[in-house]
Amino acid sequence: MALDKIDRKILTLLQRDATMPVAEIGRKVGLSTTPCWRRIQKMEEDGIIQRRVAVLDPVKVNVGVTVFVSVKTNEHNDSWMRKFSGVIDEFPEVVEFYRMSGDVDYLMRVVVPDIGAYDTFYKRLISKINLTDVSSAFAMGQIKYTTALPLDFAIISDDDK
Amino acid sequence: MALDKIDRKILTLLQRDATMPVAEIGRKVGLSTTPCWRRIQKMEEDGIIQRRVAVLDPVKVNVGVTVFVSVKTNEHNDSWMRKFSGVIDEFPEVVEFYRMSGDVDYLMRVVVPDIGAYDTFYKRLISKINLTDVSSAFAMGQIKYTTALPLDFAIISDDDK
DNA sequence: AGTGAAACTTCCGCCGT
DNA sequence: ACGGCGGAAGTTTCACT
Repeated sequence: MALDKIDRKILTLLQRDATMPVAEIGRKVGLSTTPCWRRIQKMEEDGIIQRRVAVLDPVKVNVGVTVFVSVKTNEHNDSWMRKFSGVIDEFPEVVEFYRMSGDVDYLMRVVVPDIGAYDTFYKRLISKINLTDVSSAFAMGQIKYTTALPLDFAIISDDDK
Repeated sequence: MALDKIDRKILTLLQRDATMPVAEIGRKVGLSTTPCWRRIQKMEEDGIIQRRVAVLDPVKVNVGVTVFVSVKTNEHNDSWMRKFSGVIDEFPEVVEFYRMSGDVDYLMRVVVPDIGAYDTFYKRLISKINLTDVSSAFAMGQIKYTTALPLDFAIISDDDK
């Protein structure tokens, strides 16, 4: 699963624009079409490339407001977590969900059109599962958002300087 | 910029899998290739579809740890924000960055391999810009992450039931 | 592992409804 | 706006170095 310099270049390009033809990617990384195609294929099989998706403009689809919701709970067992997780899966407004260390137990990012819609979401959420301590923090604006992960930390194959 | 039922179906499919051929999308939404292709084209021109990207597995590219970094500041002017924003842009580890309301002024999501790498990031960050009050919260696990935005709130065209 | 080209699939503009 | 057709372009396999 080690990636060499060329693999990382390919991934950098695909993280920016997944519509780029394999031939052009090959040209940019100094490879002809076939080996470049095989590398991409392999990274898909290995699950390094999970999927290719369309990224939409949040404002234009009317979910310009992000709310971070922190949850504290007394239920620290695995089955409760799974139940919670199942409930969250039913809410497409929740786009990210993390189990945290520290004083907050769970953190989620919720996208909605406005404060009113958030209130509706909140009521629907607490009706589905009992949550003791919930606090919401509203984002006034998204300054940076990228799906591109940094590749500087990826395991580098030995024979690659 | 109003979207009808078919447009929303198309977007749902493309948010899941952007490699799906236009002919197949058309079939699924009850349209032939050409009009379906034209709708997608239009939504790209309108900027509703921003881009198509490859989504990578964070663990497999060695950035399995997410840290949420909260920043409070005394500098509440626009030029300072722009400077901060410029600094953040230089850090690929910061994948999301929000201006917040409430007691925290800024919130960012940072992805790194481990705590040690976060410490390195943190030192590099504070060396670039003076930050008074910074606090970090570590995620123990990502339970849900999707790039797909909910389309239930999108503006619906009048002649669409 | 790399190249080149052939076979197949998909895209995308043109024209008609 | 929707649909069909056809050339252009991209993808994927194959034979060879």
